[in-house]
Amino acid sequence: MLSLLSGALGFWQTPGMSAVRGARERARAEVTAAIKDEARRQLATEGAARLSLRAVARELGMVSSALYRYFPSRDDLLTALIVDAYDAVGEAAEQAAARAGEGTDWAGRWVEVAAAVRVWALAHPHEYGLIYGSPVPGYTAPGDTVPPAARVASVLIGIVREAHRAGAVTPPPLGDEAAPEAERLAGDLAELTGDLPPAVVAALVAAWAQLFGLISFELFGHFHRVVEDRERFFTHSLRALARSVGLPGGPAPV
Amino acid sequence: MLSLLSGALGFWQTPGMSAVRGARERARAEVTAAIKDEARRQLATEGAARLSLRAVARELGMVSSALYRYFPSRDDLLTALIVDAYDAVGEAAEQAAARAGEGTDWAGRWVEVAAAVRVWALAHPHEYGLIYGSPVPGYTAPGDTVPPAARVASVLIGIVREAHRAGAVTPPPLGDEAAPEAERLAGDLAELTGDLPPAVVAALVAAWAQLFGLISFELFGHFHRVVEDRERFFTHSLRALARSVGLPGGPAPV
DNA sequence: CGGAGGCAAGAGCAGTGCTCTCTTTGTTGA
DNA sequence: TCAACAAAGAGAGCACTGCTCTTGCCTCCG
Repeated sequence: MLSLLSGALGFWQTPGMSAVRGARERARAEVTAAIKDEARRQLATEGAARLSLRAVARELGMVSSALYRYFPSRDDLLTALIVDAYDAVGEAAEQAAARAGEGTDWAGRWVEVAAAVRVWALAHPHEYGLIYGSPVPGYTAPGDTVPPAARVASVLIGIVREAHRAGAVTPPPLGDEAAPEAERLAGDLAELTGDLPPAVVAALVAAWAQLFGLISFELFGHFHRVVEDRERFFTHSLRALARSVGLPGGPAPV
Repeated sequence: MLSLLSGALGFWQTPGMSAVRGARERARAEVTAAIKDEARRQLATEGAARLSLRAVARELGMVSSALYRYFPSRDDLLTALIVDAYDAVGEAAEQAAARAGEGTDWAGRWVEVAAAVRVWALAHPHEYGLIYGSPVPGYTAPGDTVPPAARVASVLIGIVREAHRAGAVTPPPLGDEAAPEAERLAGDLAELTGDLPPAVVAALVAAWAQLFGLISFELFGHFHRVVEDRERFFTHSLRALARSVGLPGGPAPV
């Protein structure tokens, strides 16, 4: 079994973890990582519903009951994978934002971040389904999924804030009906959105949901025999979405 | 068992079915309907992953193996439920469209149809998840889910076509990059979209996906502690979506 | 160095989807 | 009308699942 675990050496998912104390804790961390790795592998090939604790244990050369020393239930293992998935997609978004640099083509950067999320989703369909598909059976998202879940949104908001600071954002129209909720939204999310106008915040939240609507439709097969050039369609739709939150940018800049 | 089935009497899900021929066929139709009803009940309370053939059979007072005379596998039963769900949400949309009448407030009618879809989804969360959430395990959507799946889109498109016929649609901007795919889309969907300009068709497809992005986010809990007045937020977002496809309408008409 | 606790192993329970065989029962053609 | 046929239910059984409990080993810490 140790040979199976060797690949997971040094895989600490909680970076803030204290220094290695004993061989025991070290072994525990390695086994935990190995379980998650194998579970992720099965998740990728079989899907969440067919993820089997016994199969994971079997593959790792241990007995199924031993696995319960590390994860109290199958749902807890799934939750760990969910948190990891949120982190992975969040990191993909952050890296894309870093790659996109700091120019004034905010819409372009926005689209690039979204495209990175889409690429990650296409590469990890089952993990994507785990976090943005239907929630698993009896499961209710525990609190620890909230911070990593906000990472993608955070990146997108950051770009709009930058554009706003440069005075380049034109707030979308906001009716009297929707104004109160938009104000509330802007207030509650102030930590993320700063001084963005309520109309922009409301449009951002909608765009955030709509982004994942586009990705989900593509990934879950609803675009089958409808949209063919999906990448181009996605890029186009996201440019429109960027415009909807008030970012400047013609339909197809060079 | 017959007492359990009595409630399903006259429940023919295929209206074009030929006249009742024999007691045997009649019984078969009733049992099939009873199985689907009970399965739907369990789906609503337990979720798709916990839908159990044995439990359905138990509840109906029959032995599990007998159920295989009606549905060759669990997945087939699920598929039947999926088709029914598509039909149900499609009918909800169509009824909303009929209720909305034929005025010139196309954006208002559009929003009302979308709101009906949302209401249906909130009332049938697990059925919604079945069709717009992550696809079930090994399952690939069979061809017979396509026509019912198009009903919602059909209604939304119909409203835009009506507005277009009245000359009230201003096509959204369309970049050179996206133009070819938009042309292709408009060509392939010509049967549904008629003579709508490619830019409108592309925006429509995106709006279609984005609508379900909004509903999914609300239903799957991503708006938890983010959006509070979800109905108002939804209405506002959908009005913006209507504008994005070219329907006329200020942000908040009286 | 010896107790305590982390850990693996194994058996076992209740449940699952699905298959097979056997019997009953409605339908239908000669 | 009655026998042949086929549809349908019953029951046993297989391989699998998540999960619990008990039993020992073995490492770490005082």
